Amino acid sequence: MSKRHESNAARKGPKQQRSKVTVAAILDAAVRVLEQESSEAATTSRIAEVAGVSVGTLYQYFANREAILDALQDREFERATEMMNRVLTRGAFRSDREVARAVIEGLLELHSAAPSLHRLLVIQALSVTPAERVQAFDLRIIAVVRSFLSLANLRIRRANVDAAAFVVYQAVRASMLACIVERPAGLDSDTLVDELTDLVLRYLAAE
Amino acid sequence: MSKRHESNAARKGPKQQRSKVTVAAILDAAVRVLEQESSEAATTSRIAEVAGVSVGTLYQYFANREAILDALQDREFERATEMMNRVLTRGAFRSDREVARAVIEGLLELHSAAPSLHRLLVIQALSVTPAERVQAFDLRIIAVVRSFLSLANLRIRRANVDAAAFVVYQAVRASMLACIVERPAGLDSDTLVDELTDLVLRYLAAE
Amino acid sequence: MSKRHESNAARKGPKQQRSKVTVAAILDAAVRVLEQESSEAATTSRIAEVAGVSVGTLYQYFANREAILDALQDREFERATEMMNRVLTRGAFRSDREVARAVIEGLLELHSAAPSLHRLLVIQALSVTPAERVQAFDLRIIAVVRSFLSLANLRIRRANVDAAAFVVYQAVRASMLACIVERPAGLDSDTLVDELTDLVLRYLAAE
Amino acid sequence: MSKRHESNAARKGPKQQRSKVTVAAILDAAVRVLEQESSEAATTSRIAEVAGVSVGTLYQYFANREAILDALQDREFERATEMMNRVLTRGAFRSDREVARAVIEGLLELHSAAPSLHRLLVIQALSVTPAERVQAFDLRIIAVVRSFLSLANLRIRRANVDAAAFVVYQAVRASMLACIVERPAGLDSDTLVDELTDLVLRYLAAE
DNA sequence: GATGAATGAGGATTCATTCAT
DNA sequence: GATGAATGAATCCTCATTCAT
Repeated sequence: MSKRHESNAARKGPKQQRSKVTVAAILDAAVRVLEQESSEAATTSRIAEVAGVSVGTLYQYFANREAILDALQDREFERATEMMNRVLTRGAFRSDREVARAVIEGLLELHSAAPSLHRLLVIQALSVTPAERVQAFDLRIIAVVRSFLSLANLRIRRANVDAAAFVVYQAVRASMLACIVERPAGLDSDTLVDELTDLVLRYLAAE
Repeated sequence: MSKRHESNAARKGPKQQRSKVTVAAILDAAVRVLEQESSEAATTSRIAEVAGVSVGTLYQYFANREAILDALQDREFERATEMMNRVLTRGAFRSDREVARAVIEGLLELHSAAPSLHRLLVIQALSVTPAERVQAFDLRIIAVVRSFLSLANLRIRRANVDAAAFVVYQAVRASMLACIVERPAGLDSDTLVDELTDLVLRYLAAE
Repeated sequence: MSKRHESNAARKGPKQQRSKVTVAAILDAAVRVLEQESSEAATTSRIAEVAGVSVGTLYQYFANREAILDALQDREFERATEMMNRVLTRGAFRSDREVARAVIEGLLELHSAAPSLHRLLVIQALSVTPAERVQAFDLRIIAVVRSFLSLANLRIRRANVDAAAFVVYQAVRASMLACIVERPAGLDSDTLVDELTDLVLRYLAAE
Repeated sequence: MSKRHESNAARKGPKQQRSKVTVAAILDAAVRVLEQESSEAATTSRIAEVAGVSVGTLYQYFANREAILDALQDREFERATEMMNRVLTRGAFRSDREVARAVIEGLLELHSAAPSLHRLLVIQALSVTPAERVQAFDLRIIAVVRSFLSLANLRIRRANVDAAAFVVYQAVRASMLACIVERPAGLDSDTLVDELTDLVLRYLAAE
């Protein structure tokens, strides 16, 4: 038992300032390795190396390899949330469709900026035994989608909003990732945004 | 993984009866290990053991570990296709909604029968560098969805049918898998089927 | 371990009061971790943490990890000596057997109070390349046993008292530790004390 | 769970003949490394190297590092038993003292032949959480000592033979090991044998 | 004197794949 | 065709120790 870490997010979290910088450096390094090298290259040693710290330091901030991915997931999640708030804030007088489109474009940008990372995050979520983290993540997702829906003033036609939020999230995420990773012929970014916008609106909104 | 040999599907064309039996035994063993033990337990040795053959024999029929997963993907694909044909055949006088629902129920059954397998297949698809196999797979998917759409006599309202087929496929697959694997509170199978049916019809069909 | 620095006991001669307090705090912390957590938990960091000081401070008082164990060995040794003196002081008119029994009971108590510590001390003694410390320790042991023997007024029947002292020490220590650690069926503390008392007297004393 | 091996003795134990040779080669290599290099040098890699096999092969025969030590413990145990039987067989008309002395000499030889090994075996026994293996080992020890006592025709004066056997075992083992490892001044092998013989006889036998 | 973040060598273990029998 | 023993590269993680602040 004492040998297996529980991957409960970050470790000790040394003092403060320095800490944040180092953590960010490690996370950035992880993304850089992932995107510029490969998924298999992303060993703890390589990440530490690219981050300019020793493995030991890496492990001072992250209980294990998985914890790094968890932190990245959180970070991406926050970025997505911020983006959505930004869009909604500026979206005062726009139509539902415009708002939805803007959000989907934002998400696609986030994914496009780090396709390998997002690919790995999906794999990670599928690999881990749920209940723990994944369930909590789902709840957060649903909360965000709900809040988006209400803020966006969309007249939802769904009875079970939670279920709808979950399905929409899965649908959008999977499509984007598959599109970016597989680059299927005839499905460029614009088309994808169009299709997803339409899918979301038709599925969620009362006409 | 990417360093290993190229995954050119199965090695030998199963010419004799024996071959087919062995190949099936290996595939079945893989699924059994996956579902009854775990993802990590599914080593080539363990699969061979459960299949009742030696590792050497396993490698006589599959170029590498990946090829086993590829074969399983194919098999599941065929099962899905058969299921759809079955549904369509019997669906002569039913409404669009009934047909769509039946297909989605069928897919959900296929997934539920082997959740870990399907989880792994998704991971596998995401792990492999595309172009190779995945692209081809996408084309097949699109072809099937197209044929389904036409056979089902759905009045498609989509301009870009290929794009729509791709998106629908991703949406349905991801939602199902996430639902089965994560079992999010308040999203039972029935609800999922309802939601997905609605999503598919609203997205694809002219009203 | 043998690559690290030489274990020249404590680094600084505790000149001030503060020093002694800190040293004691560290030693106590080490024992507490050992007994309440585990042998593997007894890292320098953890010991410092439990002692309420930083690792750096710990290394101000102990040249290295080993030095902590050495100090603990010394402390236990002194406690044993004190105990023996106490027993002998009060033992004026008692029989050889009563005195021997009292000493053995005392030793067993010392061991029972911190089994994991004593276990580790034995391991430590076996791990270290002798000559250094162990030899000196043996001499002290022999001296103590000799002084005990003479003070106890036991009529020794041994020609080679040093050899006998050494053997008796090893025999008693090993039996106690094994008994406490392994708790072999049918060997409770009382039985052990009986047996060891008998062993010591029969081996050492003229009848 | 599936990641931590249970160290239940050896692993699969491939076929037969070859297997035994390889296992022996590994055990011999372990002893050689231990005696000619050092305790820390005895890594699984180094042992495999010296044995002339790959680490992988080593792990095909031993579940983990500990299992190698367990096997060595067993082997030494058997050697000791064989030695005792040999002595007893030839000891028909000799006195108790002669028989006891011969056994102790035999044990000392066994220890002297591989001091570092025996040192490590003691450490190992102390490091492992008992109950499991150690307890079983104790029972075997007691059984052997008992059988020795009865075969040797010693007139035991002990009431609790099991306790006595345990204590004698610990006393002899510890003294020998300490003597060999620490080489305390004035305690050569002959003296040790004399002392231990006397200790055993006086403690165990009626006069 | 105290602090504690950083270091990094080092070890156990796994598992896809091969090839001699 | 089948077998399965052998291979060994590769990865995660620990922890005693240092030294700049």
